Amino acid sequence: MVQQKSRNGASVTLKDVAAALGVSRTTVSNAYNRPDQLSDDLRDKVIRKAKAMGYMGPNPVARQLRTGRTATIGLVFSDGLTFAFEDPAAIAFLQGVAAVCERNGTGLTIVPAEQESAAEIMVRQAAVDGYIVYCLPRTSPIFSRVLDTGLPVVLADYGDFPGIATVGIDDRAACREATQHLLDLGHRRFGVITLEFSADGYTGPVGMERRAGAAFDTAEARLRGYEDALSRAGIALTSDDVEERPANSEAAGYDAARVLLSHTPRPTALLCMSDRQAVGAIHAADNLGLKVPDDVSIVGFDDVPIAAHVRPSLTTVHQPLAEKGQVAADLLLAGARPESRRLLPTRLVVRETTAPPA
Amino acid sequence: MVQQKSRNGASVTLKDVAAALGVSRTTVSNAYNRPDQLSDDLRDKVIRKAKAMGYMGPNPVARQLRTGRTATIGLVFSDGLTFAFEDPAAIAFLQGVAAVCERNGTGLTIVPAEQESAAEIMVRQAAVDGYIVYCLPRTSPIFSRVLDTGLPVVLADYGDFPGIATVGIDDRAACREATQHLLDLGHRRFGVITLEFSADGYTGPVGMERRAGAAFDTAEARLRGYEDALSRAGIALTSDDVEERPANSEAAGYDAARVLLSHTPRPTALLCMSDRQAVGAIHAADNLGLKVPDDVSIVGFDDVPIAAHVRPSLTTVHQPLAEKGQVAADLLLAGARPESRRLLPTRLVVRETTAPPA
DNA sequence: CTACTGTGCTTGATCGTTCAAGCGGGGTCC
DNA sequence: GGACCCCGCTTGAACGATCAAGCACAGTAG
Repeated sequence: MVQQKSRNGASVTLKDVAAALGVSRTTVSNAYNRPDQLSDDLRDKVIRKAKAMGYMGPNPVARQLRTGRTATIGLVFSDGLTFAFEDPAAIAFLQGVAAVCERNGTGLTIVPAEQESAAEIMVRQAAVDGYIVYCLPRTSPIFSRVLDTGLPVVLADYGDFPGIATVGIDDRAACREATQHLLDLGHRRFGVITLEFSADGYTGPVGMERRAGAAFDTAEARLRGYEDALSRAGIALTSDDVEERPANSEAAGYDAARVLLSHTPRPTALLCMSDRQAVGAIHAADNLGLKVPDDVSIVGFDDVPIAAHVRPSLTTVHQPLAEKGQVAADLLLAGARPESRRLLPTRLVVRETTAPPA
Repeated sequence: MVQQKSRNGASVTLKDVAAALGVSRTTVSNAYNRPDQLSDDLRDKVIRKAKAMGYMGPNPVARQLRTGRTATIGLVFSDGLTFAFEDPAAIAFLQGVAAVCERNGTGLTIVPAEQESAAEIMVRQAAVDGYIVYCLPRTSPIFSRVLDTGLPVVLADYGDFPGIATVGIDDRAACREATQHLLDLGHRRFGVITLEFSADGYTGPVGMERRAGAAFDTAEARLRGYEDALSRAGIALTSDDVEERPANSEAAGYDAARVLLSHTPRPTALLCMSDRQAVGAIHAADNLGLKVPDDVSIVGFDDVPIAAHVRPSLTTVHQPLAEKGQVAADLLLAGARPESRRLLPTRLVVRETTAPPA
């Protein structure tokens, strides 16, 4: 009952228990870790005595030092933990990672990368066996800090990254397919709402110079996918047709949609890089007195739960978010061999927000 | 560039760097941790040499062992990480905890308590300086395991727990206020949708025997709050008036509301223990052809973002979720003195789902 | 010239485990 | 009866850092 651990500095250790019983430390250690190595009687006696003395089992840190394994992985999250946790896509990913960790008896340490200085320190001081990096801009110093640790790393949602294990989806192909769907319906005038290309809070149209130095691979890959399909149909996007918003939120989508839908001639279809933005776009259309999908078709990305719930329900690109987290964790636990790169399947889910133009 | 760490077991240590430079280990250590203790020249030389040798800085585990601090706290999450991460209330809490950790340079290790066996192991092996326990049933073995570690612990959303630091809200008073609001509007027939009393998946009406062994304090406290106000108005709830659902989800609320609203005489007001359940209840009413709030008034709990967004917008009890996480983390970092118990303020937010009965 | 202070670095011990090797004794095999 | 093995336990040495004490040397003071 009485616990001495980290009270007054006089914590009970394995050695104390061993001494009290007149056995060796290894025996006490084995009582916990290798029950088959000693007789049942002795084991019972050890455990009982340990409990009585307030010994709480082998100190994890000491074990970690000796064995060289922490049985814990680190998850480095995009800048803005606050945002990450409101982003259903990020949460689904986290869920997937956590599920694997739990199944595997592995701990999960979260490294929020909101303040870069804090994050750099944390990466230095975190006791983990490897890292999963999610949605961190390539330009972030934390990125190189993580690589510098020399620990196994898995990148999620990065394009190709030579020499590092990655998991992701074929963003470009997925967006090509979504765009083709709209083309097939007969659309010819498009607007695009994008996620951020770089973590600088930029808001506005996206031109070539903006795209050149992209720190987030997904935005660029998806935009290319849209363009692939459009250019095959002989349609070109100008920078004014593409509105970037730094936040993955309904408000951002709402705002961007209002800009795009005020152009003349008005686009008949909006391509959005996230469902939340798409939902915002639906509201914007509504607010402008435009019917979805009759006046304007809208396509999202992710297929988070809200996509099916919103009215009208959202046509979107489904991606296996939780599975992405699972695969990332699995790859890492398997050692994150640099040549491992997994592309997960996506599929277009056609619902109510797309229809032929009026 | 070449990293030796945890490759082929031949990792570069502080000692190696010291030897290569002909200085002592302490000097190398100081180069990283106490730059003012050595001349700038030497420091530069050390750091440069370390880098060249592939030394990545002091090993966190060894430091933790020596210093006795891990600079990491553990967060034990309700059974079902999967559920926890879809629960906006839980996420807001997590956000608050994470924010404090980041500000403080403290790591955050998540211990999902879905599979009890796995969680028990994780608690044993996790290297943390203390625990925050959120929404774990009192009856869970993990609960006692956490207390057994002898580390500082803060409980969130537990009633009074003698000898342990706690943070929470006055659930009972909050629910009293919510109920009084409905009474003031003139309601006399009530239905209640509750969160789980025990983690056994029970679904159905809540009688005395069910309440007696409650493992979750919040459900019982809130139900008492409802009853406080009702009994003062001379109204008694029967067990059929109270529907328990194990999940905090819209589906659960929908389902429970359908049961309650099919009673005769039909209740004119539903009290829900979460906003998500309340939103489900709105849909159920809708589906039964009942107008909210004209035919039935609905009150939620939490005031998560969706409460303001749903149509009609939800009257609910606001509780400071993120702040609860912050306070929990602050208390823990301050040592979790057993006598610390913080009650955060709640307030009733009246929106569109409550009105006088028809 | 002695005494004291401070700077910059080193030494030896220590944190609490686990691991590889070893050892006594009883059993088995031939 | 000797060789061998296995069981149950012990011993000594890591794991990679930090810390308290100490030491050499220089500067300053009286």
